Amino acid sequence: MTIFQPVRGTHDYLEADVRAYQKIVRTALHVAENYGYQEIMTPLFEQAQVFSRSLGDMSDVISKEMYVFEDKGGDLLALRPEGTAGVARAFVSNGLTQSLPQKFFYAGPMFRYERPQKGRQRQFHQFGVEFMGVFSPLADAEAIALGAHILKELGLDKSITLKLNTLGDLESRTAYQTALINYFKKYSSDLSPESQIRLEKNPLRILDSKDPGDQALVQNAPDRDSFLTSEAQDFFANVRKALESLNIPYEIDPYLVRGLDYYSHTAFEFSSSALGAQAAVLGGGRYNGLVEQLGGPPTACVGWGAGIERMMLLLEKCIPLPPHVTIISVSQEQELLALNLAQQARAKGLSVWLDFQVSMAKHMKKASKMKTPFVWIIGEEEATSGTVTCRNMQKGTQEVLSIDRAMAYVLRDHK
RNA sequence: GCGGGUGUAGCUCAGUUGGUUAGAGCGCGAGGUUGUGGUUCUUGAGGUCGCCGGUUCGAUCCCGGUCACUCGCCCCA
Repeated sequence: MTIFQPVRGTHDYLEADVRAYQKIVRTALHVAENYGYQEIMTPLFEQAQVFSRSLGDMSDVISKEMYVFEDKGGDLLALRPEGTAGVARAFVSNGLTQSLPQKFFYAGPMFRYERPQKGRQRQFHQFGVEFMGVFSPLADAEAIALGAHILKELGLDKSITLKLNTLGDLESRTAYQTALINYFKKYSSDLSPESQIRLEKNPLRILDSKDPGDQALVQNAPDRDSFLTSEAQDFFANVRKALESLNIPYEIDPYLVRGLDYYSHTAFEFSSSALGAQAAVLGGGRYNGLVEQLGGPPTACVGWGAGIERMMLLLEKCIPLPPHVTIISVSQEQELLALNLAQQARAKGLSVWLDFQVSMAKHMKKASKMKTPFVWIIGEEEATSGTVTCRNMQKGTQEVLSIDRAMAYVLRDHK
């Protein structure tokens, strides 16, 4: 028989992985709810156009990395490569544009056909938020504060820094882009091959090139600030002021650029030095044009997405909670009794481990390995007298107790 | 999509300058007198040395390809 391997870039998540995953998503949802966000679930696949129209045909995510397929009805569909486009589509489809503002939280798998690496998979998981319908620098600041809050709640804030930039409004951005093209065209033969392509596709991207030759040219490139309209400058200044009043530390990175077309104004990224090349953990910005691209009214939005696997790499191992009590029956005759007793205890809110193995020593071994604090042993004598032998595993002591007293004994220890 | 590294037991890794039965630690199973774990002792199971092909009398080891992981580029969370 052939033994199948998982598809390249996909992984099975075993117990410790799932615990870490759930801890991250639950924490994120809990904090987001405190900020008024509601969870939304959108399909894992959409019309391919939902993504190509919103992210831009030229972006690598669309042109190279998207899983696109034709379904049996002949529709061109795509597995979602990110979360924002689907949420924005749902926002329009469901007529929510009539009741603004809206705050959405989402979490789930995303798919990108990329070469796998540490912190990069073909099926990976993100959670994110979208704050739709408000054009205020305070909304940007609140969204960033939410991201920082979640990272802090997970204990990840020490290894992570926040980088901030503005792309300006559309007017600023186009003017700046033109200036960059004019500047870099003069040196196009000195640019790295990648950046020569960027000059055509996305000139802003040359700014964060890692090539030393490119970086030297970037030093003397036109300055972003002089192309910002006064509105864009004010907006950014107010984002910064709000962050400062919230005591959220950040550093300005004029070369921080977002790859997806829908961004304008604020761009930000929380990144960790502990992750190698895939340093970005949580990133996003403002995207005032996207909803319109998807057929809705012009709607101001800000949001971000976060890579769950990258957080899992930073999170220390999550230890499972042991059950409160393990019940062991001495022989098969007491097993049914043990099952009923377990149900009684569970009804009182205790977690109970029960397995149906043959040897008692094996049961004990399992109990001590799980670090169960208490074991109840039921043999013939206990069964007839309605008692259990209650063993305290840490102390190594045990006594025969009535079922009620044994229950109370364990409950007292846990409350 | 491009370049470098790695691939031996469930896990972490030794090893063979190409030669007969491939090792350790952890983990797992059994036992140390029939109702008691965490320590210890004894013992057992488990590997087509990633896969396919080539060179060779002979390959886990050399060569080629392939797959996976990993590091960097690209891109991005």
